[in-house]
Order: sequence, then C-alpha cells, then structure tokens
Amino acid sequence: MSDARSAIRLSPMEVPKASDVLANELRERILSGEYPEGTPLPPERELVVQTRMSRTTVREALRILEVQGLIRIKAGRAGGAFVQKPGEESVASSLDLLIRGRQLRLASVHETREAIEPSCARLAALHRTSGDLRRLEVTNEEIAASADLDDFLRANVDWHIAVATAGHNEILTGIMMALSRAIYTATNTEGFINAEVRDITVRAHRSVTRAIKERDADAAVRRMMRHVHSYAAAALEVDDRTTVAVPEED
Amino acid sequence: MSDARSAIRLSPMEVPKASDVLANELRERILSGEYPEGTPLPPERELVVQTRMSRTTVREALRILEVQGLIRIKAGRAGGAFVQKPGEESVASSLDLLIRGRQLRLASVHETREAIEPSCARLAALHRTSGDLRRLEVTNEEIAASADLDDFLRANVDWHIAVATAGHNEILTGIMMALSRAIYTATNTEGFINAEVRDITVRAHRSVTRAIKERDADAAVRRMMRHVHSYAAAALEVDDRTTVAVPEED
DNA sequence: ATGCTAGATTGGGTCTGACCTTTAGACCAC
DNA sequence: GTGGTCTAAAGGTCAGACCCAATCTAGCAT
Repeated sequence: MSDARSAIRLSPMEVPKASDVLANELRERILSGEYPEGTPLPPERELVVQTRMSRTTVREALRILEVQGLIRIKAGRAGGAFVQKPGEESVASSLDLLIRGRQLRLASVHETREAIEPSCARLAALHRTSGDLRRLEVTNEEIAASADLDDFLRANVDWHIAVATAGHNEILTGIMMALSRAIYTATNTEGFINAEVRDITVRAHRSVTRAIKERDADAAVRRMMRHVHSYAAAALEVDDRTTVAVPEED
Repeated sequence: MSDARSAIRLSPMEVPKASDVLANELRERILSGEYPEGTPLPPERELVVQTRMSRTTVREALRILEVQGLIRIKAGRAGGAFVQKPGEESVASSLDLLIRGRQLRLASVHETREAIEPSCARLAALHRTSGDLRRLEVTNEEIAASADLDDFLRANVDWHIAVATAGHNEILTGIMMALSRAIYTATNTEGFINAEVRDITVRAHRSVTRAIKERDADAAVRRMMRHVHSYAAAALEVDDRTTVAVPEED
C-alpha cells in the first residue's frame, strides 16, 4: 500500500531440489570435458558418503543424467555409471516426443525436412569420404531390392540418413534421424507405395548420389530439393485423402 | 543334451526395469492424447497401490517423464504430476547438450543455421500474422538501441527466434532456439561487435522483415541467406583468430 | 594343463516405513 | 483487511534391508 513498501521488489526465487543440485554439478563436470568418455563415476554408495546425501537422492540425480544421455548405467559387478557424450539419438528422441506429443501436422515435418535435406546433400557433396559414398550406393540398392512396404521404408530412411552422415555434421544428422523416424511411422499405414513410386525414388536417389560423388554441391542441392519436395507433395496428398482437412488460422 | 531338449530354442530376452515399464506405459498414454494438457496424474502413493510397485519405483518413473518434459511436478498440497506436452525447450536443451558435450565445431552450428534460417524466413513470409510482424519490428528496434554487447546479442537472438516463430513451425522453432543459444554463448566472449556490425545487422534485418511483410517468400529466403552467411563468415573469421585451426580429415 | 562349475564379491534395483518440507485452504485474532 | 496459526495433502529426503545381475576366482575334475 504505502510507497515505501512497494519500493522493494523481488523476483520469484527458485529453491532447487537436492537431486537437481547433484545432477547439475555432475552435468557441468561432464560437459566441461573433465571426464573423458567411458570414465566410471563412483558407485552410488560411494557418492552417498561423498555428498552426504541419501542414496535415493543420488539415484535420482543419476537417473536424470541417464535420461539426458550423459551417462550410461550398467548393472552387476564392474557395473555403475559411465560417462557418455550425448549422441544424435537423444536429439532424435526429444524431437520425436515433440512431434508425437504435439500431434504436429505432418506438414511441419515435411517443411522441416525440405529445409534440411538439401543442405545435407550440399555438405555431403563437399565432405563425403569414399566410405560414405559406398554406403549411399549400397542402401539405394536395398531400396531397389525391397520386397514389401516396410522394407522399402526402412531402406529409404537408411539412405536419407546416409546422406546426412556423409555431410559430417552431427546436428543435422541428429535432426534427420528424428524426422525420418517420424515420417516412417506416419507413412507406414498409408498404402501409397507401389512399384512406380519405388522406381522414381531409386532414380532420384541415384541422381543425387551421382552429384555427391562428383562433388557437385549445387546439383546435389537442386536434385535433393526436387526429390524431397515431390515426395512431400505425394505424401501430403495421400494424407489429405485420409484425414479431415483442418482449416488454417490467420 | 538330448535331442528333445535342444528342440526348444529361445532368443536372448530383455528384462526391462520396473520403473521403465511404468514410465513407458505412462508415456504412451500421454502421447496418445488420452490425457489433455494439465491433467493431474494420481498422487504417488495412489500410483503405488494401483501398480503395486514401491514408491521408489513410481518416483523414478515420474522423474524420467519429468526430464523428458512430459509432466511437470509441483510440490505441496494440490501438487503432483501434471501432464504437459513437450515444448520447444526440450528439443533446445537436448541439442544444447549435444553441442556442448561433443564440443562441436562452431562451424557445424553455423552450417545448420544456414540450412534452417532461410526456410524459416520463407515460412514466415507465407504464414506471418500481423502480431508476428510487429514483434519482428520491435525486437529489431531493440537491437538498434542496444547499449552493450550483451544487450545486442540477446536482442539479436530474440529477432531470429521471432522469425522462426512467425513461420509457425514448432520443429524449426525449437531447433532455432537451441542454435541461437549456442551461438549466443559462443560469440559472447569475442569482441567482434562494434557499431558498424550493428548497423549492418539492423539493416539486414530490416530488409528481411520487409520481405516478410510483403509476403515475398523468395526475397525473404535470399536476404536471410545472405545475412546469415555473412554473419557466419565473420564469426568464423574471428574464431580462427582466437583458436587453433584443426585440420579436417578426409 | 585345461576347462568348467560353484561360490564370493561388487554393484545396481527394489522395497519398506519413517520423517521433513512445501503449499493450499480455513479459521481466528487484531 | 492483515497477519498468525493450524491442518491436510502431496512431494522430497532419509536409513536400512534385501534382491538380482554380472563378474571374478578358486578349486575341482578330466
């Protein structure tokens, strides 16, 4: 009420939980690179005496780090918590949760993919090794040889991930893995894959692969863009036929 | 031993942990949309009697879901676990862990950004609302008015995130948030921001904003691409001066 | 020597039951 | 109204026990 009272202002304060404190401490140490990959953390009971926290608390902290992909926990003698650098999968799985949890429009996924894959192709053309190239060719053969829908989709995903991998950019690779997984599950039920689609796909992949082989970045971008775009258009069309159209707000 | 015995064959089996079982069950239910956002889960002690697991186990399961961003846990009376759809932040933080944990080259971050931002600009031009537009203009004014380096960087990040938001694609927005955060911390120490850089930035943002305003997707892409590319080049040049060059393998 | 099996050991996983802390709400006193 | 005080609900922490899994090792059989 009085002026003197309202002069003092405080922002809401956080009182961290004990397990969070421990988790944060360990996380910072791990991220700082202080412990190389594979370093074993002390056993839980040892952490208990060091931190003077209860085992429950210690275990919660470890669980947090495990879910974040910073440690891997093995049971049994010579088991324990081992430092682990987070990999692409953790990004992939969190994107997966976002997509599934928000029930995002398939269109968002395709939009993102159209944004990313051409760049992956570009980087692949620039940085690919001969091993990368062979992997591209092998996976594309698998697509051509695929028997049923599921084989086709899986091999298709593999090829696209191979492109991302060949670009040697972990971030883009992680994102692509997540998107592929989402598209895989989304496209699986729809029956829009027939022999013709498969042939078109294989041909498109071949032409992209050729550009990557010849280190022709611009062509790789162009061809990949066209391929992804037409795939997205086809998938969305099928989707429109199956689901009710939702009007966009503006 | 006998032939009859060897006829029965089993493959290696996985024995999941109890807490994972519970976590998976709850996760599937949440993701299926069965519980709308904000729905309270039963209290821990109630889950104990329902599942016949111990409270420890129940709590571990809840902790997992909390870290994955699927529930939010409040203490105190009327507290408990509330269903929450995972947001952009969870993607952002996992990307953050990837970047920091792997000590990724700044170049990867910039590559990714160059892949994504032009597309964000394109989508923004297509889908922006008038509110989005105002936010773009406001944040850009803040950049122009920024006093010190930190102000500048924060406002800069805000503008770029505003572009992503205007595209109305949650996936791209999440990724951009993570990248921005990484670039923010990376560029912070370097002293490469001066009045000239700031002016160039503001002008570039203005021209992108104009394209978005006029719903000119192609121009938005082009201008954003140029802007991001030159920013990346400048940042990398500064980075080269400060850090030792690491030879690329091929 | 070789090879295998039966402990012994180490370490995570689960359970129990208790107590502490935080928060919302109600009621009361000034 | 403002501020205490109490109570109930719920999560947070603790201590201790026991269970289960993985590994190592010593000893036995061939």
